[in-house]
Amino acid sequence: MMKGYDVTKYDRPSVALDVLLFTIQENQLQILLVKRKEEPFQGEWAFPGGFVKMNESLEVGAARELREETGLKDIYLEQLYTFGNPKRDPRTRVISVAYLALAAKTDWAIKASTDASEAKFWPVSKLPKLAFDHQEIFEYGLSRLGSKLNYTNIAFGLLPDQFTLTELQNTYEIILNKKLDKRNFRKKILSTDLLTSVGQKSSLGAHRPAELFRFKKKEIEYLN
Amino acid sequence: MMKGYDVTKYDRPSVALDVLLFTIQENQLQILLVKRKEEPFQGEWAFPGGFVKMNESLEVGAARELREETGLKDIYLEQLYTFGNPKRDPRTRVISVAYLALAAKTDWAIKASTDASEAKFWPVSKLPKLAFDHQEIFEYGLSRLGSKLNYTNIAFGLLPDQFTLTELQNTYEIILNKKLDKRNFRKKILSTDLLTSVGQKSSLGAHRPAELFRFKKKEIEYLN
DNA sequence: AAACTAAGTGTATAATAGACACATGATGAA
DNA sequence: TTCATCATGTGTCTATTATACACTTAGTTT
Repeated sequence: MMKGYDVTKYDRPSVALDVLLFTIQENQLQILLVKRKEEPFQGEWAFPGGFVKMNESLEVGAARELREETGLKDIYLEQLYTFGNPKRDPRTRVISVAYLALAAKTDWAIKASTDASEAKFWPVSKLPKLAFDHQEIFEYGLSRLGSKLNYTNIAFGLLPDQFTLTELQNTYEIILNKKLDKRNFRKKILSTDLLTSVGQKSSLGAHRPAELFRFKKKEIEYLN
Repeated sequence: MMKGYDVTKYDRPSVALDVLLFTIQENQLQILLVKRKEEPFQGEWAFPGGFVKMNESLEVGAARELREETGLKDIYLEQLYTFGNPKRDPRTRVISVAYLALAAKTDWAIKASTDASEAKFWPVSKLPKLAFDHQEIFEYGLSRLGSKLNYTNIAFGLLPDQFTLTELQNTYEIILNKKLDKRNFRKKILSTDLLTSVGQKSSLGAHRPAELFRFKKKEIEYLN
């Protein structure tokens, strides 16, 4: 590769970063979209993102874009896929490296109000028409999230520090879009050794309080 | 994203494509490397690749690079990951989209001789020092290949059109780097419904001839 | 004290994974 | 033609994992 070309001599594409920030609110899986102020696709919804800077890595750039857009930091980010269809941006050649990000509801509460007309969460079941090829990117991201639930601890990114097993099960049910058996779910999740118990939780209704758990590690781990 | 910037105003990184072409030869997993003729890393070994053209998609570009380097076409290609550390190329900012490619030994026989001093297959267990961050890219690709064996039909990319179950098992053993039980392997692979029988094979030694099989589909399929 | 509600718990069955050894059918040599 | 050779091809038993399924518990509220 790169047999001594002067790399500056050739046309170069632009490289963008797009971030798919998923969260769970109101018992629904939601994703952050921003309304575009400019052409192309003015007035349409798109993922937050922007161009990569010359001196930052892709992951740092994705984190920066997300922070600029939402104020969120220290959240889970992973590279999803790179979309490079030459016509995906009508202006010029733009290659987009998409990132998957996850936030707990409580993280987001900090910022949810400030910029509401420009950026908001949308339930994934009711998305508006998306700009560029973002519909395709969305579908890829949703599918990745669903499969990673099954063989990693990725759910830690969507839950607060402490949570009940029922809340964890709800997270799985919402993303996988199907009901799970309570006893089997508990047996399986506890057998993974990903969780550790903390104390008791009361409030939250006229019923028996639930035990609180926490993920032992908040970095991604693969089962088996 | 892209709030009406004039995208041509900003510095842009270069975007390269690198292709990890795996094959099996002499009972070993091998990977294609080319010797660099120019700086940087002159004389060192690297993956075949080059810069993406303005009017081709990433996958088409990766296929083109591979064809230019080896003459191979119509082989399995999948995007692996995008490597974007700002210092990964000492000349300038180069973001590399890495692709995983697989070829059967017979495919390669066509070309193996022509350019031998510049491009050759290396057993993955005995790689030379690699240029750029290609060691890291290699490790990522090898790991991806191993895990995809377990939940897809990706082995079709490494085998000729027809093959025996023993040859298929050898492929798995070489990549996973462990022995598998013959009866269990056959039971499992036949239960997937990925294969179909064709006829009988003789030759190849003084022993009972083996049944030949073929993958029903030569596009990637996921189990379950 | 009684009604309400989500939390919490066990067992039986089915499906899957893993360990393990010998007969078969060609080839080739005597 | 017979016999030795050698990779092919095959079945069962056991352990593990996945799935289906219903009642008691411990707080809160009235």
